Amino acid sequence: MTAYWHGDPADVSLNAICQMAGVSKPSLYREFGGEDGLARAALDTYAERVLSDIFVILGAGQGLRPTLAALIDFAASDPRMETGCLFYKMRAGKHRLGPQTRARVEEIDAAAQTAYAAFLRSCRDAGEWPGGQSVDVMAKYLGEQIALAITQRASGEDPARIRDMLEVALSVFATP
Amino acid sequence: MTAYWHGDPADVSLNAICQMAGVSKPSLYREFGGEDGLARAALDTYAERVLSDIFVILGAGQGLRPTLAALIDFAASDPRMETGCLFYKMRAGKHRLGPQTRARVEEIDAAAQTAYAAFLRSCRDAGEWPGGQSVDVMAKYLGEQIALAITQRASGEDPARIRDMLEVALSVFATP
DNA sequence: AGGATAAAATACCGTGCGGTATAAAAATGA
DNA sequence: TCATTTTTATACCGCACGGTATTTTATCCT
Repeated sequence: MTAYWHGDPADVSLNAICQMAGVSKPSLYREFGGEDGLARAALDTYAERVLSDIFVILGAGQGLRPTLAALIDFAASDPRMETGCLFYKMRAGKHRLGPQTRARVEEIDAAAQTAYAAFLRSCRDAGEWPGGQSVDVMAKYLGEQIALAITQRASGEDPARIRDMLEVALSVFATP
Repeated sequence: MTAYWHGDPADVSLNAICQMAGVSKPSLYREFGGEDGLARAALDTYAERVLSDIFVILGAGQGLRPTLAALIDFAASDPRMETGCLFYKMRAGKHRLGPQTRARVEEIDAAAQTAYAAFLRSCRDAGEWPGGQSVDVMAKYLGEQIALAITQRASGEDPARIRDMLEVALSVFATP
């Protein structure tokens, strides 16, 4: 998971992974069934250990401003996002993934979209957000802005600048 | 250029290009010197034929709203962007490029940043935009939103939805 | 202790890559 | 017209990949 996460999933070979992990290739093969199974397992672990934080933030019911602030903190300042997000990296190169991993990516993507939409819907119902655009469009917008910020961190952009841009992007949710 | 543009530059082999172009590999090699030279030449041609449109839009001096509208049209509706943008695709996989191509990507990136900043500066000086954030941050923000929209088109997203999101993103420039 | 068994490491296979040497074909000059 | 030169096409090289067969090592169980 760390190898795929820290580097580019498409550029990390099974040979390299075996060497890093101190494991023989047949062992890896019997455990995961091949590259697709390994990538899928890595993504599963990543979703459980890292992505869950985002779902927790969205579902905490803390209201619009604090939730957005927490999302901005996570994307722009969490040290774990210094090298980007494994999920977004895999999603960006979806066509290179095996069937299991691709299916999992799409599953997570749909779940994230649902969570963002549920969060926005609850804010609109609480009167914290006027909802100029449709909830679905704004949910996708919000998710893509987070993805953009984290992807920029992987490319070594200045975190302060990333935070500035993300705050601009999410200022459209501010109720004057 | 079309092969790199339509597909993923990292997934198009020289063999495939030779077959598509009806050209032998040694001929391609004597003409371009190798994969790096070919990619660089493709990017040069792309910049001249396609990216120039963006610089024209930015430099036309049409004012804030019409220029943003033209950028939105280009990113969300221009049929040439249906399969994404070769420049953004190369930039996303910069670490896989050869030295010449990578240098050209960085050169174009810097030029684009400069053009966006000059455009915003002229709008601020004309009083069309209050300029809450620094021009440099907003120039990068603007460029990344365009990049995001075009990248989403390459992944088959609904163009109408992309336009909606891009309009939301650029609404931060609107003067009430 | 020692033979059956399970696990691990090594060596290997086919494939496609970027890149090049060699052979065939076409163009040139007198 | 025919030898020389230049261009084109074919065949090939080394390499690294994902994946597997074979051999070596370690673990049981009595």
